[in-house]
Amino acid sequence: MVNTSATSETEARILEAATRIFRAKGRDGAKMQDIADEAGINKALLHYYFRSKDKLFEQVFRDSSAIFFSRLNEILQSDLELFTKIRRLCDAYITMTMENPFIPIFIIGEVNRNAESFITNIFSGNGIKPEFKSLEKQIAEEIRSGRIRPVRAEELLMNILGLCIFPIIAKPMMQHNMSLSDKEFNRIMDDRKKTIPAMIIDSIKKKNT
Amino acid sequence: MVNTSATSETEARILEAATRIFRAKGRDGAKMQDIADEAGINKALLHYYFRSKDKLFEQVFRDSSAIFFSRLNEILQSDLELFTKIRRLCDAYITMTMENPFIPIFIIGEVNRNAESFITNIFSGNGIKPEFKSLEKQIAEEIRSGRIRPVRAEELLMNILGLCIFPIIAKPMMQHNMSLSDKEFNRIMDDRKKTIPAMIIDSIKKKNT
DNA sequence: GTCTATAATTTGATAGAC
DNA sequence: GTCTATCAAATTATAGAC
Repeated sequence: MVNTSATSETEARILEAATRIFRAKGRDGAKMQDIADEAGINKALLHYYFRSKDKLFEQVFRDSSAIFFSRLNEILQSDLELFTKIRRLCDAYITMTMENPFIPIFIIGEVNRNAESFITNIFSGNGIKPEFKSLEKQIAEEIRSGRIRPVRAEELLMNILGLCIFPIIAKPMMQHNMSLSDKEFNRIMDDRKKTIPAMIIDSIKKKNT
Repeated sequence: MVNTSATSETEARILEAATRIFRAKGRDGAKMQDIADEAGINKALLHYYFRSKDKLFEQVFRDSSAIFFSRLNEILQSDLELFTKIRRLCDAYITMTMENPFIPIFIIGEVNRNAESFITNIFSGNGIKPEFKSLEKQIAEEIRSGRIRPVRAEELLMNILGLCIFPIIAKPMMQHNMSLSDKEFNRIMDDRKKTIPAMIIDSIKKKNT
């Protein structure tokens, strides 16, 4: 489930437990004892495998980021036709975030808490940074061909991410404010897999013939 | 700046300091000593004015939420024409979030960490809950008059909030991934005060004559 | 490798002088 | 009201047996 390049079975168990606890409680809220309990071992072993809480956290954070961005990169770098790519991105992001809402919440919170070091040390790692040069190029071609109106790749991605991810990470507020049951919320998000790409595509498509 | 109904000058200083520290580091990351230092006093005084860290946090959280939602309510409940209301909401949210990005980050993080109790105890308080019944009614009328296509008020609000707020709370990632300077990022967000409402209005306006 | 026991540190909270 | 000094509890980290 969770990405682990762990060698031993115990190490993998620890990483999975730590991931769940850190995602749920954040870096400071998570206690080593919680993680040990979740993994079914004792605290001493945590320190045996990972030197400190900081090291363990860094590993979990790096893995979580990698999962989240690698799927995005896969689609971004594919040679799908632009509109299809947009539909795939929306579907993938809604599905991924619904299944694991803590990942973006966690990343946003921690990155904002420690912007300089995290961004530099962790995101600059291997392949985590979304490569969206190919999307820029693709968009430039579609603009030249006259199929879509001039639009920045940055804006397009901001729109996709905001529309797909935000309602899910703000779900408790959304549900409370709008009096939505879990079932209703899920249905709305499922609808959005279609309505969001439709809205985005419509906003960039050339209207006149 | 920060909302305080504090009676004494010191109490106000503490609340402002606590707000800054809690917003920056979260509930668990913030230490009472940090807050005391920020306020230029000592820990004992914190306990003299507020019984415990929990009480202090609750006060700060409640105030932060109130600031953020009261402005939304103001616009939501106004009798502005629908499209104008949408433009105002987008402008207000981008401006507010740019000035104080920690508020939504903070709210999202803490609410998700403690959904049941916070939602119930704090949001159910006084006037914090966005009253969007009036928006629902307004939309229903516009649909009946045939000016816009059938659309759910929930979706409209999700779109506005996601498009306006998400890029800002994910700013460090956005800037890193898209290689944007502060100046470029600010210019893009300023543009979005116009492009977002245009996109949203276009998506709900009846196309045929 | 895994455990128990314990050290070392951090931190929320209080006592008591001024 | 504000401070210094200190306690008590929680929590990270390590020592050492098996």
